[in-house]
Order: sequence, then structure tokens, then C-alpha cells
Amino acid sequence: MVERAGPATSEDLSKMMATNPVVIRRIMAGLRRQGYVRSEKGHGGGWTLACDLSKVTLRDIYTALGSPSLLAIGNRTEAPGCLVEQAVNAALQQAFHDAEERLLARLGEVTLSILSADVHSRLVVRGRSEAMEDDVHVT
Amino acid sequence: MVERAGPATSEDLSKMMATNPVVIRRIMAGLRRQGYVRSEKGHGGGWTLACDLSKVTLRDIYTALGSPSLLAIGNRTEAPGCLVEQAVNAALQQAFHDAEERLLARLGEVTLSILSADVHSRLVVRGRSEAMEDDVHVT
DNA sequence: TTTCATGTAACCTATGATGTTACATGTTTG
DNA sequence: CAAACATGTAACATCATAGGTTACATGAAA
Repeated sequence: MVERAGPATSEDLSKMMATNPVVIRRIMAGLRRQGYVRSEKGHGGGWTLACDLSKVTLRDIYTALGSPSLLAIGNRTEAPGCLVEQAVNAALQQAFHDAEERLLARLGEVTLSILSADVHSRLVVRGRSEAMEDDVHVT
Repeated sequence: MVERAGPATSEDLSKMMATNPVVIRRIMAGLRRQGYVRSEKGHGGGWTLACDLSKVTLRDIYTALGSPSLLAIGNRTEAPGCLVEQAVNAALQQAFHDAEERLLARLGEVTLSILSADVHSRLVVRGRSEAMEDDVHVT
């Protein structure tokens, strides 16, 4: 979206990400609630950025999207009756917490502007390698 | 299983864990391959421990069970074409690795004997609180 | 007033984890 | 040896959930 002059429709975005417009709207709804994007209806409408990319981190987005669990395993039951389960939970609770913290901390370090810059540099690289392929074809 | 004198059948274990005997066998198969348990067929058969509980850690079990992913998120595609995906992966790769390492390290610290001891102490606590409840009922 | 776009509920579908059935293999007991 | 038991495993069924789809209401621009 950074690259675009005007608003991007859910239709456009869904094509880019090989998914469905409604899925895009569902996801963007969370970002809109936090004010990271704006949406306009009608002709020429669509989604536009509404935040300072250097101020918004992946963690903000993670939060806006409902903070789903980062770990594949973890304490399943809130207050398990099974003593073995209790023992395992007690033994690993701290580690789960630490691992999650580590991930969240990193998410908080990565701003959208950093990502944008990285995407740009990757674009350049891709451009160069495509040019090289052309050379090969020509030569 | 530590508590039992003889072998425990998949039937017994499945009842304890509120699941199905076949599910138990599926899981135990992994542990048997690593030599942590033994299985005997026929009358009086079932599962018995075959390892030193102080030598086997949760990490060993995790490995025996096929090292499933510990993180709920992560690099989905091996070599994504999408530049944004590449950029995000690059930014988070280290953090994913660190978080996973932290979990694995902790799993490696927790031996089955530690868990067993903890379960025992919880048994005592539960016993006491039940005794107290009895008192209440009596008084 | 028509066209376009979001907003959202309701439903459909694909996937993976778990549960179940069925049957083969081997072991003990009478 | 035959009957009862228990594992080993394949094949199938069920359930939960993430994602996809349809349908329609709301609102804005041409």
C-alpha cells in the first residue's frame, strides 16, 4: 500500500495476496479500529494508510489483530485436575512466558518503515538478477 | 506408570487420560522406538517403563514424538516469492530461533523424575485438602 | 439513479488432530 | 491346542478451526 498513490480496494489487495476480498476486509477491520488504515466507500474508495510507518511495529499489528497465541503448545486447561498436567504446566510456565516475551520484544522492534525499506532493497536485487538473466539470454 | 507394580495396558492408560487405547498406542510407539518404554503382548501384558527417569527429559520425549513445531507462527514458505514475506521472515527469523531454543533448553532441564516428585507432592497437598473437606462435612 | 466499495452475518470447505473400527500378530493360561 | 488378552497398524470417522464464499445492507461518487 505504501507504493500506491490512491486507495487500494479489497479486491486489489486480495489478488496480490491470492485470497478473498472479504478476508482482506476482516483483517483490515482490526487495523482500522486502531487507526492504522482508513477505509472509504464508493467510487474511488478503498484502503489507505493512516499511520506513521516508523511508529507502528509488528507488535502493534499483532495486538490489533487480536493477539493470537504465538506458541503451538502451552497450558491447555486453566485449572487442570490432572496432577501430572499441573506438574508439567508448573515446570514450563516460566519458559512459555519467556519465549513469548522474546518474540513480542522482537515484534516491537520491527517497524513498518524498516520492512518497507527492506522490501525496496529486495526489489532492487530482484531487478538486478532479472537484468542479468536478460543479459544471459542476449549473449 | 511409575506408581504401578505391573504393566499398564493401553486400555488402563486411555481411561486415565480420557482417550482411546489406540491413541495411547500411537503415542507410546514413539517412546518405545527410543527405548523409554517396553510393551508386552498377551495376558498380563501392557506397557512398562524402561528408562532411568532421572535421565530422560521432556525434550527427549518431544524428540521421540517427532519434534512438532513449538511456535504457532513462523516462516510458512521455504522460499517465498513475495518480497514482503521475505522481509518479514528475515526480520523475525532470529527471534523465532531464539524463542524455540529457549523452550527446548527448558524442556531439556525437566527430567521425568522431577515431574514424578512434583506429582507426589501435589498428591499430598490434595490429600490434605480432601481431609479438610471431610472435617468440614463431619463438623 | 446507477455503479462501486466497504461492513458483516451466515454459510461452506479444506485441513489436521483426535477418536474409532477392524483385524493381524504374538503371548499367556487352562 | 484353544480361548482370552494385549499390542501393532491400517483405514476410516469425527471434530475443531482457519480460511474461503455468498449474500445483502450501507454509504459515496459519477
